[in-house]
Amino acid sequence: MSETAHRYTAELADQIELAWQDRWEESGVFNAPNPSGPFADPEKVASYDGGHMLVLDMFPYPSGAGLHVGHPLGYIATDVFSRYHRMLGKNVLHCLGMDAFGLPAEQYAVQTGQHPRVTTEANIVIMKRQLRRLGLGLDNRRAIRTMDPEYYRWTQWIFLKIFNSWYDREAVRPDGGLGRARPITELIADFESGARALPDGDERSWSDLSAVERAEVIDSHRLAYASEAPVNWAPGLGSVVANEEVTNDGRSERGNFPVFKRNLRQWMMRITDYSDRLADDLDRVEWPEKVKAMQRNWIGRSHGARVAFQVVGAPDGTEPIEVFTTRPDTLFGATFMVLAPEHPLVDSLVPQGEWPAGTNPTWTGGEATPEASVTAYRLAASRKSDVERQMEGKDKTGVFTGAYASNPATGTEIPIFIADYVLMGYGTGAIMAVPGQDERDWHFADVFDLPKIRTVQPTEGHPEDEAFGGEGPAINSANDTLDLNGKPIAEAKAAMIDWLVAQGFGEATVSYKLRDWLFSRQRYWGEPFPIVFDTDGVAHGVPESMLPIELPEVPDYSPRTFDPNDAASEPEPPLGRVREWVEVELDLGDGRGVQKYRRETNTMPNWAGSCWYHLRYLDPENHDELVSAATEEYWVGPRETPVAGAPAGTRDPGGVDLYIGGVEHAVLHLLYARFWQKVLFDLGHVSSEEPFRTYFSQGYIQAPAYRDDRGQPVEASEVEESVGEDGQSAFTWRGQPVTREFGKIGKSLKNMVSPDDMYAAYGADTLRLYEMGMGPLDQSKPWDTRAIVGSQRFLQRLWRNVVDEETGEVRVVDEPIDDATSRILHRTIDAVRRDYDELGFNTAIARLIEFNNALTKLDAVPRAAAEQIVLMVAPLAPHIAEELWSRLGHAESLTHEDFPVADPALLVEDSVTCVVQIKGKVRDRIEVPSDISEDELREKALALPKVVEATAGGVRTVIVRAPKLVNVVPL
RNA sequence: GCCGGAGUGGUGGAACUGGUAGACACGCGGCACUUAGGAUGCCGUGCUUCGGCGUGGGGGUUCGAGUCCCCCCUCUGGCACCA
Repeated sequence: MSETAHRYTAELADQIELAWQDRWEESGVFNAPNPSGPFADPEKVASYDGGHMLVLDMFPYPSGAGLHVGHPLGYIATDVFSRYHRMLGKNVLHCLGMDAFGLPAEQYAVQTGQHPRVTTEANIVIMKRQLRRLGLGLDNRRAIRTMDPEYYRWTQWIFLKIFNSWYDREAVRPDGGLGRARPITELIADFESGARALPDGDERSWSDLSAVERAEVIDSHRLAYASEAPVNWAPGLGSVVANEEVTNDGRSERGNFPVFKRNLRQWMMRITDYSDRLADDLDRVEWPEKVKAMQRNWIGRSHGARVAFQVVGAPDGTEPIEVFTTRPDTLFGATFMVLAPEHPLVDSLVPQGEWPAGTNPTWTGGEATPEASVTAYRLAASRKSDVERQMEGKDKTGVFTGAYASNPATGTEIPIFIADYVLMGYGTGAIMAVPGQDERDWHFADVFDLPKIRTVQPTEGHPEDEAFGGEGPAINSANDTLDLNGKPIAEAKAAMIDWLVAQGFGEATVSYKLRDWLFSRQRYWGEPFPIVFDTDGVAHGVPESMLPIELPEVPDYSPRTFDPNDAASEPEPPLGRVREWVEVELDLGDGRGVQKYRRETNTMPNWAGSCWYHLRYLDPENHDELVSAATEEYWVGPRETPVAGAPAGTRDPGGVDLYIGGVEHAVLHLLYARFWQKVLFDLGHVSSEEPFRTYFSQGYIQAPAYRDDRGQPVEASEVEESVGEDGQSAFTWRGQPVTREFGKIGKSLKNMVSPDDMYAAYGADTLRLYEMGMGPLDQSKPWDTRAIVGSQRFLQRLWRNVVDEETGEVRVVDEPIDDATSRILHRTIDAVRRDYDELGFNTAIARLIEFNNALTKLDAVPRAAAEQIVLMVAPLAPHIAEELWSRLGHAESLTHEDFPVADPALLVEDSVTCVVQIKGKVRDRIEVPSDISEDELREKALALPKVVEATAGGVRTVIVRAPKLVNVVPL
């Protein structure tokens, strides 16, 4: 240590890093100016010749456990990218807020009585320290927190906008498409003027309706509405949750409690009105295909037809049974129908009295009459939870209703069943069953001995006893007025739909899996709804002037929770206990004067705050608007050119230029945020149609975890590794052998690795470099603490190339860069730029190491070379780069220095190594001038002794790819 | 079951439109400097019976395949009775 007092050690890194972090903070060098408003600096904005860029991360929830080394991965990546683009002359905005509402703080509050705000603020302090130590170049003036009233005031404001609007399917959008949100006042005006008729053929005029009746009509159009509907109720959690938050084994994502379908009055968001736009606009953004696919899948748009089936023997005017099918071409093969047990038409279908003559005994469920059978089946089905339904797998159950319908294509009478494999929530809740082409229907037909008619010719070798879902010509599909036989599926579908329309039996239609978004939660720690109910139970939005509706203090933070399996329990939100807050007298400014109201006691889900935070970052000090129009348009307005890979003719939707976060939010946050953005766009509050024009999902860092012989995780930091005689690693914990696996970092696997430890042992720059060097950003990869030293060694060599370790003096020389080094330098610049552009940080680091190693081999490093590598390293390891830059004699931070530019003339080599292959195998190499002609190269290659030897019998062909390759093929 | 993604040295990973497989790093081995080194520097490191063989396995296209096509295996993500 004594002889190398100025070595780049962890201690020195610590000093340098803390010093530069202070300097950055004091100078506000990462503060990005706005064109107008509170952070306005129009001159500075105009001074950026490279334009502007908004780079964001999915913001963190401040957990009590602090960060682990997996968390910063995305933040480092966005920081490197941002710093690089600042050096390209752009006004880069990179900032990070806190997703401060959430369940953990509330659960802690329930246990300890400590206010969630206190817990959350304490956690934020810890997290901010850890993040600051990482050296992120953030605009800290914009570090918004969702729990602050000044923030959630605008969350509530957006809710009011959504509540006060409706989706007009006929309205024309600026892009010419149909359908957009409009203020609810315009709908009311239409009703008042009579321009719009009342629903359900009600012929009264608007003024004839009572206030409650009007509210009912209006509420049925609102984009946010309270309704009594089947929702996911988790008694153990004490709250309802959204469809997206239910795992596929029927449990709540939070807390893993059983979830039951219950009819409860809850707030919903009419996201289904946006199904098409949410699906279509995925083409306009640059996202991982995987995530787009997940969203498309979740929206679940399928094109098909509605077909009406008349019930046989029903009195005139009886409603037909409507089915949805994606395969109208198979209608000739529909041999029975199935309704969901809850289908509203079931009651009217079931005939009184005995089973029809000749009813197959297996269809009756063992009951004496259709009515008894249907009642019993429906009861059994209603008692089954989703989990139980799933456990039954594909075993088909059901009963005959006793009624028949007429197949419109064939006129055949087909039996109508109810069965729980048909879901009320999708399509029309009724299907035409086509066993020939549908596996599920085939199974059902097997169980109930129903006929099967193939209407598509199966491919050869297709098993006789299976449905055929593949492509083929139609068969058995003709009647007096329609002949589909021989047509391929697509053609047959179109022909059938035309026929159905002509005959009045049906029409083409589209069905979606997406359901409306359940938006209320029975929790304390969330945004209160800006909603009050009058004495008639009608919901009113409070005037904007009353915002924010602040979260009141409560004696008890917990919702009432129940036995997790008590499906019959009722939610009870904590806010309901604060009577003086709930019961208010207000003048809503609607002309009714002061009235008695009850406040909504549910709170908004955690997603609310994160649906729009990307907008608030832009203008966080604006107290008059969510974001000013000019500022919004400057940062996220549509760009001239669409994103890469967009279909021809696409208009850019605008949005965040780079958004990085975990793929676990693919159908939650990322879908909800898109929905809110589109509503705000429709209502004219933003110019961008998408929140995130480019989204990148980073992989996870997995850390080794160890289990003992009982399978219990043991503390990973206490495990010792030894290499056995067979060369394989063995692991022991307190003397006992344990097995290693790689998994998510956290408490449950006892494999926590804290960035604090890495700062102490190596410094932040080394940690940053290691995390960025591990591999492609989108891949998950294993953490290996002992490999970090490689990153440290690189920085030490870089340091040593500039600073004398013994004296601390700068040791670069003021001499020109020699030609060979210059060529390496420019090739490095070229490659590093390309890598940085594409988030290829791992390969950029490899190039920088190579160049640095080349400098190490020189007797002395020319100043210009040192400066160039320092600038190139700066985005990745900003502290050491700033320190070296300053020691090299620059007074200013390098934040806005120009990134090195490669000279194209220096990218081409004078001579290159040419590979000489014989029959495709490398046999020799020759140095040739890089501008060698094909003929000359061919001659040179053919003259080589090895080639002469191999071609003694003659030459068949010679492939020349000058200057790098010659392939000789002998006869 | 359906739809994606991925299989490259002991390890993490490189390889632009088909054209020198294994960049860079860890680990490992050797040497130097050292009282010592787990510091630093330098050298080596896919396997090999030294003919060759090598990018999960098998076939194909091509002068030439990690890269393109077909079949199969394994791992992994999402959806899951969605009509």
